[in-house]
Amino acid sequence: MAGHAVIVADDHPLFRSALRGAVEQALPDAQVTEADSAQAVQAAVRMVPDADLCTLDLRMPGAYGFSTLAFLRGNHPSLPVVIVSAVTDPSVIRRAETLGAVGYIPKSAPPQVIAQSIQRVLAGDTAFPDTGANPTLSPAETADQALAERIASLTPQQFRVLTLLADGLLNKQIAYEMNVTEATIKAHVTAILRKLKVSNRTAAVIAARKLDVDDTEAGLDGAQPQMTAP
DNA sequence: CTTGAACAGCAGTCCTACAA
DNA sequence: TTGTAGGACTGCTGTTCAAG
Repeated sequence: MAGHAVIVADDHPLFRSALRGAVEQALPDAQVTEADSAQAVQAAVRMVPDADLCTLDLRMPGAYGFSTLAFLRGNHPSLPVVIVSAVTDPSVIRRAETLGAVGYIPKSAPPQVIAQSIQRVLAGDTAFPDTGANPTLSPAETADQALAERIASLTPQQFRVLTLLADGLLNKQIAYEMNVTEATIKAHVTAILRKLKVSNRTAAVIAARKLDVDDTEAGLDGAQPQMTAP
């Protein structure tokens, strides 16, 4: 069997390198592709269309929380995505699970645990820290899912426009960033508004940011879920 | 799906004229 | 001098349609 292909997405070079090490520990034959932004993730997925796994940081340039996860679920449904984040709030972990991630690894987890989680996911299992039983979805989680489905329906170009829109860029600036004309951006924005079921760009930005993760949710204090080795 | 062009509507800015 | 109303202009946004 050929080696595994893994996409490691994290904007922090040091942690990306550590994560790469953990992946190579779990899969010595792995071919690792690194990405440091939401845009780079898109490029990586295009470059390695048959990747076996993607580890995804929630906070990267061009990414608003779970928006990249939602996009990947919609455009690359066969690619398993494991969220790797400093945020350890149980509600965030549950959101990741609800939105289609196959695993969630706190950055505080030791390399062996990260490696074991990766192996579990590649074996077809899931790898989430124990957050306690909570079988029913809250209304907020149901709304999250509906929003994620809409974002998942966006094309790659539309998703890119949405992320730049969320950064506060004007159509002209987005056009410059993407190397197309302003008219093209307008057409994309119209399509985005239609798919997200909103009436203007401000509402679209608000919608995109609903999938963001609040910094205060980073579990630096209080009870943290325990990542247990199988 | 992506891109571009044409068009209409809206909001903000600038300038001018006029009254208090 | 100051404040305000009105018009022209400009920039931005959003829609629609057509072509590749």
